[in-house]
Amino acid sequence: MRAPSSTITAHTNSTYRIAPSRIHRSSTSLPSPPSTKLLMQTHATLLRSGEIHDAIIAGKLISNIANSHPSNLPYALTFLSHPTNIPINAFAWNSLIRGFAHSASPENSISLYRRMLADGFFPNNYTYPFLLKASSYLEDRRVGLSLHATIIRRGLDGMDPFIQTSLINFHAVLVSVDTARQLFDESLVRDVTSWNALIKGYVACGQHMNAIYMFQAMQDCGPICGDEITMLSVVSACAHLGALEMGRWVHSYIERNRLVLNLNLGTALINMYAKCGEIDSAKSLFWEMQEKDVRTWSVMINGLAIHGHAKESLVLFAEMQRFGVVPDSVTITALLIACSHGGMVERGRTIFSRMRMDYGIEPTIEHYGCIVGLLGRAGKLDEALALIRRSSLKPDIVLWGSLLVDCMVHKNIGMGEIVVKEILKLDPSNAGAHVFLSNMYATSGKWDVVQEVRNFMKEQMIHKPPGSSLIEVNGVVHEFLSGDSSHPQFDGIYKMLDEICRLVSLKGHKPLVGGVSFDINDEDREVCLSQHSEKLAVAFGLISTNPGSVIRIIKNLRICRDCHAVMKLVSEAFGRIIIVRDCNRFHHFSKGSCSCGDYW
DNA sequence: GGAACTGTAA
Repeated sequence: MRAPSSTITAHTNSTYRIAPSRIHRSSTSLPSPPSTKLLMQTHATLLRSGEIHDAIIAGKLISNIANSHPSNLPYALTFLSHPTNIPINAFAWNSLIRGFAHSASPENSISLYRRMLADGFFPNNYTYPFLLKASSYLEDRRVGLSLHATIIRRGLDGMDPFIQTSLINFHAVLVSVDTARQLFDESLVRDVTSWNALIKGYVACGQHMNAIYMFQAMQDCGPICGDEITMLSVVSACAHLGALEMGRWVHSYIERNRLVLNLNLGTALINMYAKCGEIDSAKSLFWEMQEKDVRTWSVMINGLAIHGHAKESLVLFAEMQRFGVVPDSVTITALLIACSHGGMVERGRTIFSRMRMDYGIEPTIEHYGCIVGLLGRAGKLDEALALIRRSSLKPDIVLWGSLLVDCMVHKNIGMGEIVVKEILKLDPSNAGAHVFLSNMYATSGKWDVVQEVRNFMKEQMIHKPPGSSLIEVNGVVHEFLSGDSSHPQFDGIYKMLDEICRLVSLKGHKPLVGGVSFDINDEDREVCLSQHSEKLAVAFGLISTNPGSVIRIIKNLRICRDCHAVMKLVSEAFGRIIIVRDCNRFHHFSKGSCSCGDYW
């Protein structure tokens, strides 16, 4: 079990409420950047008046052009080779570097920096944040590391909060979040942006719990208060963790601190509610939002999809188009997920085959992942394999892995072997491929081959990542691993687990041991099965929450057949709604049945 | 003149 040593108490008594008066209406009231035409007119006027030869005036013009829109960058660059000797100062160089740092070709910022040095200009404390920003988008982290070395050599590290935050961000993105943390700890000045850079860094590398801890530490340190950008990261962390109580608390924090529920934050909150199983809260917030962009719609369409509301998801997509919002690649992914979980094979096929024609969106590996999942789940394995073979994209491990799971579910050993070979070509020590190989042989009773695979894995030290389930009780997130006995309430949990086994067996449940291969006899295999992480989590939920309350579990893998059957029976026997989010979708168990209709 | 900014396959 991993639980916060100290936790943010979720204010479970505060009701979930939206304050419409504080919902951000629109960004149209913001002044729009000067148009290209206007910039050109100003340029012409300054040329005529001769004021263009004033370095400060020229610098302002270059800055306005370079930062108006990325498409104006070539125009801004013409000033560097202008025949009329327009003076260029450090401010103008910085503006150009800044413009490219936020463009699709950030490497140009670095070229400009080199040119700036060659022309005898010294970068100042404004230059480095832009350069570090550009470096964080490059593949080669040596560029940013070399800049960091220059910053140290010039004695600028730890002196300027902007440089420090940029360094934290660069390290979090391209080096490691640990070095980012070190830089943060060493900073003499911390402001909300440096906290934000670090919190975002933890979210970006998947250390969501650490992101929450940092947010908590930020409050403990005072007097700095989180702003809208802090909340984006914190809400995103809650969504990943499935930490609903924490997410609700954060929502109320946003309201208490009168933060603006703007487009981005609203979208993040909708996503959080959907990913935490509260699809109705997600829906109400979605319709409350005055301004919605393609992300807001996609988040909602995806939310409905993972809850198995396929038809509603497609209806919302139609609605989105009526509102004139143009779908993007992620929207199409969400639609395919909806079809996949709703078993709408034909509709999914059509969307996939027409996406280029209908929406001008080129299929990516993610779309292939969805369609292979859709076909595989429906047992159309040959079609899925043919599709992968026909694709011009190079299939990755995720794509093959998805097909492999379906080969196992549909007991297609022949194709499973083909797929395993493909996976092992990409990653010879892939744990999943070895485990599935072993499982496939176990299913067909080839125990000598099972032993061979097992020995090989032992020799090569190949371990399958353990199943993990998270459950949040009173604002504390508890993690259970398969066969875990480290929880302080171990005794109570295992007593409850025995009780569950007794009750489900009275209902006629027979353990579905097909997915367990590493244990020789059936009894051991049943024990292994009975200690799957989601069963430990549900047992803990039953003993630590009020009778009748909803139990929410987040599982890192796909829920197994046996756990699925047991959850249905537990929901009936204990009169509980159990909501399990596995790595694919939500399962709402109630009164002995599941919202997925046993199709997942 | 500057740093931090939400959603996708398994």
